[in-house]
Amino acid sequence: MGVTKTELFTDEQTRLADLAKAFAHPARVAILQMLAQKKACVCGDLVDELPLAQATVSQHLKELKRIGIIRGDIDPPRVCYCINEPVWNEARHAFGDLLDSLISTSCC
Amino acid sequence: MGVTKTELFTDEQTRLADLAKAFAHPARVAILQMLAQKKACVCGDLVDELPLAQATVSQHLKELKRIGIIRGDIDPPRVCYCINEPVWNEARHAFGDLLDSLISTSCC
DNA sequence: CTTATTTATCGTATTATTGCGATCAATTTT
DNA sequence: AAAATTGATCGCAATAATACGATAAATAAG
Repeated sequence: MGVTKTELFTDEQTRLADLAKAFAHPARVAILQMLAQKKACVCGDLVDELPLAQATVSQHLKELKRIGIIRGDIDPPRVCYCINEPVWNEARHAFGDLLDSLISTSCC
Repeated sequence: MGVTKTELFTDEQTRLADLAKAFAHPARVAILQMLAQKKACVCGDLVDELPLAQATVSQHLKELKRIGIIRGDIDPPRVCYCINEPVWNEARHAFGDLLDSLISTSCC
């Protein structure tokens, strides 16, 4: 399908799934790693570091912006990308809360 | 495309992306939440709790098993699912390391 | 042995994602 | 003004993911 029935889940579940998508592709992981460590900021630098075409990198950046985890500040003709800290922290807490919630269990 | 060029990224980046996929769908988030919060394993209860067909739930479980984050212990004719703690902790550390690595930055 | 129960898998349809060349838009440089 | 630079967007192609009905497989129950 591809028809994700988001309306059938809680907002929290849907949001966490969306945040996870930011990390669900190696190229986006690489971008987020670079931005978190301030190795790059300008779009062109990201393109140089990644083994992907400029159009493809731009699409990944667009997706990360949609999720909100990065910002893009225009500094013509460049665009400077950086981590959007509030959303970064939202992800940190959302993943942390779930991953720390495991009730240790030797199952079955 | 859909052709993810995994060979062009580091193993670490590819693995984190794969772990993120476990959380990148609301249904899988719901499954993981249920398993993490139960001391006992859950079997067919998952299908009852989710607004999805049995075949669809089974596919999500298969994907989670592929990633390794859950185990399925056969107890015929049932299968008892639970969190696979080593991989769960791998995810906890992988996300934690990255999300805690942010060099606070008002960029640009 | 037959039937019921439970889960996996197959086949299929549909939508989403990924990728890139080409082009556009905005701005800077010459 | 013309050319160069930078990044976004369009259009297309191909693969991946999502969903479900139908069916298979395995075992328990009768």
